[in-house]
Amino acid sequence: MAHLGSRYNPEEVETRIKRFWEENKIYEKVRSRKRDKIFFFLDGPPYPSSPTFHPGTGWNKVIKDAVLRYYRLKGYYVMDTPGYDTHGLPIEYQIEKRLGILSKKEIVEKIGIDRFIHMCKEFVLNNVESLSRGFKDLGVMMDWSNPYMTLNNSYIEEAWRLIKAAETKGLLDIDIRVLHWCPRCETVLADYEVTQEYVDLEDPSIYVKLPVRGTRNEYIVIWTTTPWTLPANTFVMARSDAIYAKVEYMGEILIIAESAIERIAKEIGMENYKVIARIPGRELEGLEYDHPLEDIIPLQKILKSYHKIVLADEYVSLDEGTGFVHAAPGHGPEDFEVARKKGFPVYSPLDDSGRFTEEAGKYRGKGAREANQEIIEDLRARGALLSHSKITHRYPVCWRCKTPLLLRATKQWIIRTSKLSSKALEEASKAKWIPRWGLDRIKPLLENMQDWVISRQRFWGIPLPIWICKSCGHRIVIGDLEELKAYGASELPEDLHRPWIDRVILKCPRCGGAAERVPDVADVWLDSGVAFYASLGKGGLERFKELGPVDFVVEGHDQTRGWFFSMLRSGVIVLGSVPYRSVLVHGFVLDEKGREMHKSLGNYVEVSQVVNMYGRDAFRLFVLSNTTWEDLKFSMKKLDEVTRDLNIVWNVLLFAKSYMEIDGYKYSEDDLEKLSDHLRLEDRWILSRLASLVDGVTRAMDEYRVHEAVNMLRDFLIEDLSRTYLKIVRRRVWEEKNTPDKIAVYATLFKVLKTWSIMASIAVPHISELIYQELIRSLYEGAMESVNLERWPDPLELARFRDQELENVFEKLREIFEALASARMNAGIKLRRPVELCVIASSDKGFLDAVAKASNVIKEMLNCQQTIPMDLSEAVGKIFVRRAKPVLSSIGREFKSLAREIISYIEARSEDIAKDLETGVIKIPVQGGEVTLTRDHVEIVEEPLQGYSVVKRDWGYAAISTRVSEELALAGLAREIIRRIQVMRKELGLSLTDVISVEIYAEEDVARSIEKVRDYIARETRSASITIKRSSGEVGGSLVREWEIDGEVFVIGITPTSNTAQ
RNA sequence: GGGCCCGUAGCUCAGCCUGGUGGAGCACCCGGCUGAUAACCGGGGGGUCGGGGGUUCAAAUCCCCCCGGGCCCA
Repeated sequence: MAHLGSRYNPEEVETRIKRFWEENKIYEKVRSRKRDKIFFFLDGPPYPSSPTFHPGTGWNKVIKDAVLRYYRLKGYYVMDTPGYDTHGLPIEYQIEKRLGILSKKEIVEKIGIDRFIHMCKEFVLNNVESLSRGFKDLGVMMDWSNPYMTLNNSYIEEAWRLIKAAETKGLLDIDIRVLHWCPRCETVLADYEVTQEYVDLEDPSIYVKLPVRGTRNEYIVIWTTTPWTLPANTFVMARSDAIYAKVEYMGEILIIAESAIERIAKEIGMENYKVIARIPGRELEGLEYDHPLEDIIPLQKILKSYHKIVLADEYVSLDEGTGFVHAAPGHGPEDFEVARKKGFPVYSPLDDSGRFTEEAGKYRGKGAREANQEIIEDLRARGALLSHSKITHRYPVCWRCKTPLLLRATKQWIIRTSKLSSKALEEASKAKWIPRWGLDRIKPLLENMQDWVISRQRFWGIPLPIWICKSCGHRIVIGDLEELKAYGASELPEDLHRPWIDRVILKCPRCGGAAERVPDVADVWLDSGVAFYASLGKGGLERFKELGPVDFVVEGHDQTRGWFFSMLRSGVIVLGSVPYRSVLVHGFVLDEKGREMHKSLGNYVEVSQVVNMYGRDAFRLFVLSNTTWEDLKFSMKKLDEVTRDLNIVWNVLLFAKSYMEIDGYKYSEDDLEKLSDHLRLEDRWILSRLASLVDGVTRAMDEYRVHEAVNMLRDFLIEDLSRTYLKIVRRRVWEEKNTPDKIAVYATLFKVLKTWSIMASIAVPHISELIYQELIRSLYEGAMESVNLERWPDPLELARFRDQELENVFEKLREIFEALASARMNAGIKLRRPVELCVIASSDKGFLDAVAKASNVIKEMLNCQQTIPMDLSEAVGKIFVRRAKPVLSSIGREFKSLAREIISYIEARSEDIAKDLETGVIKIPVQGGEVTLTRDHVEIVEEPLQGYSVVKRDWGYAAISTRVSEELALAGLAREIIRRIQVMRKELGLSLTDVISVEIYAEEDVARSIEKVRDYIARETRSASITIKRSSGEVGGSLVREWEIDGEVFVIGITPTSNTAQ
């Protein structure tokens, strides 16, 4: 591999690593390994309606990738076939737009179904290819060359088996259903397709008078916003438990619910009315009326005998309308249900394009909504219109073409899943839902599981495998191609889509007649719903029975009632059981303000843009860090932070690699064993932390708490390894000789990075592979070819490093460092200046113990010569004194004229008083008498003794000595100079091993000091010689610079003398 | 209208399951470090833990109600 650059450049690293994976066929090698355990993962297939994917889909795939990588490393054969959900209206619509087509008829007549299907397919396949490329680019390791697609013949065939299974179990049926219908797409839409799209629409709001049969001027009043449903009016619904009133108004008698009178009067401006009678709802049952438009609507002649009031309490609200509901069974699900119960007929005088049929008489050929105005006028002309106004309300529109929908009764194919409700509920509870509320969310849907309307009147979908005999009406449901042949299909089409499959004529086994396929295609939820077995190819159901259930699925929380539900439903139909074991849900990617990301809102961020700016690992780490099941707010700032962290990873690698390579270090498995006597406290600590990390990450991943695992990995590297461990050991590796002490650091660091890079490869595979290649593989013969071929670290194997007590010591140590650094800061002594003593005074044994154990580390980190742990009781008088400070207000108030004397007494004996007051009260002599002082009268203050800087913490005190001996001053000076020379070496671009010669000028007395530390400076800066010059002008070198240290001027010149790179 | 989720520092979020002195990063101010270095570290200020009630010796955490946002469904 090429050498590392000097800076973390994600693009460079990632493309290089990708090339490495490609060229060395790493994925193929991963797959071809012998494995005896299988991890059955199922990809929730995205919808390829665009060549690029939403960041949320990126997140989705990255979570999957992390889990799959984990199981591969754990030694499983991982089923990693990606999938695509390729059928359906949105794709048809895209093609229609492209072709400039406005209706279904045009597809059949102008384009031809075959050409249309070819175009859908081509469109999908292009997008699939582009999407796969994008996913792969993110480092998502799946079998991209071989995705499962719902458009494949084998997939279609497997999907047929579900319908066959429904038929076999007696669940398949054809029935009239009142469903939302798109008059433009000319197809039925399922409920869930409707709930997504509501818009504010303006509609008429009319009150209509229905003359009570056999009366001259009595009317039932109904209210509606859909005048177009009036031609199919069949009956009127009322509430048995409501009171209705006869209201006299303008010489007519109107019947409406009593409680609605005022509201309606106000709304339509009805004044001077009189209630002349009250009638309980139940007494209205059977009251007949005449349809005001019966003269112009032929259908009404048929319906005349049904025009009466029907009691239907559950469907009549008293909060809106009149307390009567006009019922058109062909245009309302509730109306339909009541009509069914009563045995009333169901009529929808609308054709597929939403136009009135012959049955609607004068409205024939008019679009339903377009006829509204004319209907209103006709009502008015007949004196049946009580009031007419406009209303703006939420109205459902087609989710792809935005055409307002109509409710229409049609015959549809259904699977009677309502019968499977309790089974589905029971089965859902058997899966593991992460988080648990996933189950709570799907439950209500299962408790009331509706029949499944599986037919759609479209083209681009799985054709329903149902053939009907033209002569005897016998129904043949086909489960696979063999069966198709068995029923006499002479020739099988190459492609099972429409229109080719439509041409297959079967022979009726009952009468020998010709059977034709029903023209419908399947609801797309059938496609993805059978993915658990259909994704396995031909014979998938049998294979699934061996392999299943699916171990793991993960999708966005919208899929709880989407894919998770549809798979469960299909599972229960086909197998009688839930098809998956563990279900993880993830959130949505929102924009920075928390709104949904949409191209139309202009807040959309392309993943490729993120990749260009920050890189793939950064994107991955960013999304994976977010709590998986919560929504993620996209944030450039967060990406900056993530990138900073990756930069630290890169720095750690650079550090380790540079030093280990300089020293020619090679790792072998038993290094840590052999060096165990040389492992220092910090080495043992980081190894213990590593063991804890492996344990924690493994547990988290086993429970699919991916973000926890990822954040643990991140914290470990940043906090423990980089900020703590490397900081402590830095000086140990500066040692030139290959001492066991230094090798111990290498062995430790190597072990840590090897283990970490393997684990981190599930989240940030590129930089992990970089570490693996650049460090692990280049310095260790036992390394694998790629980190992807490694094994997940075994928590048990690392358990020997676990030392909880030591980890506790380091926890304390962090606080100690912080406190001592603070003491330094207060005294204004910078870290470069050594101090003589670091004192920790505490009554907490843990702290004293930490100081005792980590004395060397503290000395190193805090640059002090000696550390002293001290029991708190000893500290008074050693590092600080406690003094009693008189509280003037309380003393003054209580002792008045004696105050002055008391105050001077306290001040004179402040230390003694502070001590004495610890245990109670004291009496002091004053003006021949005695007064009693308590804690109220004094404030106890701690004063550092001369020569100390002390800080207080809740566990005790930290102090540093501030006396500067000549020796300390010299050591400080040396480090100041060393620092400057190092900066200059760097400026000249010298390598670590280059040797230089140095010339220095300083004031005479300072110069004398430098002489004393000359050797030390030379050693630390790889200087062959250090010459002191008498004037600044004499200083020469490749680089000469003037410096100021503590107000003194220095001139330093350095010259490289040789290159002694080892 | 119902189910579920979320609400913690100016911003983004941990902590909540399993109650025990409220945390991190960013931003701001101050300081430090330096052969991992176009980096990095530390300190400081900054909080009615959405509001209210309850359980408890003790509530960000458990329970109830309300408010705001989201998802799904009516």
